[in-house]
Amino acid sequence: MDGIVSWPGEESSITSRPARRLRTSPSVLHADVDAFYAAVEQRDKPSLRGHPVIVGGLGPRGVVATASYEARRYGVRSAMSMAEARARCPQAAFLAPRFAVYRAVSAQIMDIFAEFSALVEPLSLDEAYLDIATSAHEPISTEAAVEIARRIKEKVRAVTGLSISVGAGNSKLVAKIASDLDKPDGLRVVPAGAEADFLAPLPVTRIPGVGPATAARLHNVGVHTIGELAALSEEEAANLLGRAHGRHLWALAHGWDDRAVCADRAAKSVSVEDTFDQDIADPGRLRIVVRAMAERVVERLRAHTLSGRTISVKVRLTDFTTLTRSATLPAPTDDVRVVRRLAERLLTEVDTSSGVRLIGVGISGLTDWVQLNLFADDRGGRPTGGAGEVSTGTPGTASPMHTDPPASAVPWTPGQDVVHRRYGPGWVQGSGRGWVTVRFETRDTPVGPVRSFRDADPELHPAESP
DNA sequence: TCTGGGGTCCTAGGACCC
DNA sequence: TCTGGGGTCCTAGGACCC
Repeated sequence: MDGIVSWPGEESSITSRPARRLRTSPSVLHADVDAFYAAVEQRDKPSLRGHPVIVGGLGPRGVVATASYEARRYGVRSAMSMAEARARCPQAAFLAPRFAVYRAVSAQIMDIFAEFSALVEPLSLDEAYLDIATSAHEPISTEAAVEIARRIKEKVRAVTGLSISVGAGNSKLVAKIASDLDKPDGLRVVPAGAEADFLAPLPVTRIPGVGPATAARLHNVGVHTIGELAALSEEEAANLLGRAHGRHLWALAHGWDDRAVCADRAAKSVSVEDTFDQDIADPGRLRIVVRAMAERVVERLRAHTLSGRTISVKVRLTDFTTLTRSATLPAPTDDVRVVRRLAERLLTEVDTSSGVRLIGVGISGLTDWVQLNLFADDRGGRPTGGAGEVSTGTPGTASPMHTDPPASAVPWTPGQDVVHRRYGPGWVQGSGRGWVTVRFETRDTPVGPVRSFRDADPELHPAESP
């Protein structure tokens, strides 16, 4: 494993922070594709190579997603309105994003990253952290990190035709900043021990998490560089920027960053939103839109076999003020009807008479299973309300999702503990003639929904520890 | 030249419970 | 009759990232 030392400044810290460990070698890599969407378009259409390319929304309210480096020379930037981009660089090719293609290329790139590290944390379609300490038994030398970075760049170029920038350091922060620093086609490894000197002269805005608001507060007190932020006391940083944020940024400014590279981070929310070409004030139309968006978000939720407890509606008014209304159900749901009805109700709680430019519907409080009819009565029969309101009970009325013919019979024993990917833990109430009836809830809980399945349903299996 | 869509994390106040 | 404090959950909003 990587060599490790304890958190510097631990003793002088105002608060009693838990002992932390910092790496002593540049074993964290950050890699991202240069101008990803635009580069894919130039790759696929040779006539675009060497010319400014701008990918983004082409509607009246579109913004730039990615500008090629040729377009950046004209001052075109991500998140800029398309109108401004057109004004700055009228000769550019303006293209709508092709997300299906980008996703496919992204999968190729992530596969390549996986060849170099067992621990890859994707941050977006074109960006990831790699932990290269996991397979090494000794600290990674600067030369070894450079060599790995060089091979990754080579392989990505050979397979996808795209150029990436890679940074390496002893932490996520250093790796990320290093990869940014000599883009495009960059390769920058910060040697062990050189982190503080590397960070100190850079502008604070290089730290991910320092945006316009934070930068303005820091500039107000004369802090412009990372070194100057580090020179504040922890208390000053906390007072200026908020307790958690201030302390976090202050620690980062010292290079004290022990965040682990973490694959498989579970999603916390799912949402969809739409900006209209023209504002809508008609309540009837808004109601139809919010219902359609509820359907879209539930589709996405179900595609990931998730369900959620909190439904949110987001409304952006003509003057750009943004309001949210949310409500939390007693139990997670993935039922369109429930989400649609709630979203509609939440929409009525905001005054939309002045006109709306954007509506969104989101679901959070996610679980990977759904609890049906929380208020089902003791017979496991008719639900009396709540999140699910799904008919349950007798064989033959099982969910349409589970109508596949049984491939093989499984000897279910009444009383057996089982789990279901969607419905969670339960136990077998009875079985026979190709069907098994399950009550979802542990046995100590008196009330729980009952469902029946074909007994070969692959989503239903014995609990891991009976 | 008016400002996308998908997320994450934090804060602050109030409700509620012990 | 009046009083307290801590923990947790919920809601709304804001900053930030790609």
